[in-house]
Amino acid sequence: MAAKPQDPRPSPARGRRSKDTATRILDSAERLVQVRGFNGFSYADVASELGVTTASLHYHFPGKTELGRALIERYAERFAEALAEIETREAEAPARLAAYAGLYADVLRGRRMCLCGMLAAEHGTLAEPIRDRVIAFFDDNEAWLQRVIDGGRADGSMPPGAASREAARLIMSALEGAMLVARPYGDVDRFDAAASSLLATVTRAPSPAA
Amino acid sequence: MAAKPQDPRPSPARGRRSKDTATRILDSAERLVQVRGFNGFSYADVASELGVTTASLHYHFPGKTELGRALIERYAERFAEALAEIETREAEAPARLAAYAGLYADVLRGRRMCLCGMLAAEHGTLAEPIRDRVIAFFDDNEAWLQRVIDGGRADGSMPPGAASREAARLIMSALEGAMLVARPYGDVDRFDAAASSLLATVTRAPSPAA
DNA sequence: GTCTATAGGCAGATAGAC
DNA sequence: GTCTATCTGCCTATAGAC
Repeated sequence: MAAKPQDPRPSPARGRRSKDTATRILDSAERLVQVRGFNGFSYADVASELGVTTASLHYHFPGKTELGRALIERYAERFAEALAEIETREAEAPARLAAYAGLYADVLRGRRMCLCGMLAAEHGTLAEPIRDRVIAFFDDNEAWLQRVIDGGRADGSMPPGAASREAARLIMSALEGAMLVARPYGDVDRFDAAASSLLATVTRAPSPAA
Repeated sequence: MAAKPQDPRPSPARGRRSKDTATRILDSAERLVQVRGFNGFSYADVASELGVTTASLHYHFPGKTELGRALIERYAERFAEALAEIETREAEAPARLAAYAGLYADVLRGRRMCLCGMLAAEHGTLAEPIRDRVIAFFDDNEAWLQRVIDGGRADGSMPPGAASREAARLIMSALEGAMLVARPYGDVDRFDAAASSLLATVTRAPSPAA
C-alpha cells in the first residue's frame, strides 16, 4: 500500500539485492525528516544523497505531501510491528513499558527525533493528510500503552492508580518530550534517566496517602 | 541588549504609544516561529503582517539568525521574570510547580508551542548561536525547578524522593512533550491532564516499597 | 527608518526525450 | 524509470534613493 503497484518486478530480481528506488527514497527522506524536519529538507537533498535527479523522485512520489504520507504510513507500520514484538517477548507490563521506552532510545541513538514528534512540532505547516496520520499514530500508541497498563493491573504486575488512559498519555508525551530535549544536548543518557524515573513513578505503588 | 542602541528616541515619544518596529517584528516573528517553526516562516510573512517591507526587517535584524537570537533572548528573559514572579506569589513548592505548568498551558492556549521546544525540534538546521541559547534556556529552567524541589523538600512541602536534578529534568521534558503532542489535537485539556498527573506523581510521597 | 528595485539562489514541480 | 531542461515562485539579502 506504500507507493506503487510495482508488482511487475524490476531488474534486481527482488531476491536480496539493493533496495528498489522507492524504498531508498523513503529511507533517505525519513532520516532527513527526523534530523532536520519536514520543512528542513528538500527533494534535492534526497536526490543528491541517492545520486539521482529530483525528477526521478517526482516519478515515485508526485509531491512532498505524498512522500510525507508514505513516510508516516511506513513508520507507523513498523512501529506497530515493534509493539507486537514486545508483547510476544515481554510478559509483564513493567518490562513492556521499559521496552517501549527502549524503542525511543534506539531512535535517539541514531541522532533522530521520533518522526511523528517532529511532524507534531511542524503541524502548523503540514497538509491535512499528514496531520491526520500523525494523530492516528499517537492514538495507536496511546491505545497500546493503555492496554498494557490495564493488563498489568489485571495480572498484578502493575499497581492500581489513576485512569490508565491518562497514564498512557503521560508516558507517551513524556517520552516524546524527553527525546525533544535530549537531542540538542546530544545526550542519550539524559533521555534514559528521564525515561526510567518516569517509569519508576508509573510502576511503583501509589502513596499511602492516596 | 535586545537589538539596537536606539537611545535617541524616535517619534512616538516613547511614552505608551504603539510599540517600536523592532518590538513589533519580534512579536510577529515569535508567534510565527511558535506556530510554524523557524524553517516554516519567512521575512516576507513578518513584513506582510506588519505592513512593511522585508528590507525594513533587514535593517533591524540583519539576518534570520540574528532575529532568532534576539527572539530567544527576549523569550528567556520574560520566562525568567515569570519564574521570579511565581516565587514571590507562591510560597510552597507544589504550588510553584503547578504555576510553572500553568505557564506552559498559557502558551498552548495561544495555539503556540514553547519557542525553545520548537527550536529544539529543528535544532539540526539551526545556526550555533541559536542552538546555544536553546540549551541555555533548558539549563535555566532545570536549575529553577531543581531549586524549587530542593526547597520544598527542605521545608517539608515536598516528599523526599529521587535526585532532584532528575526530577527537574523529567518535569520539564514531560511538559514540553505534553505541549508537543497536545497541539495537533488542538486540545489544551489533554495537556492539563498530563501536567496534573505528572505533578501528582512528583508531589506525592514515594511508595512504601521504596 | 523605510522604501523601490533587484540580485542570486533554491524550492517544488512538469514536459518530453531516452 | 531516469534523465535534461526548464518554469515559476519564493527565499534571504543588498544597494541606494528618499
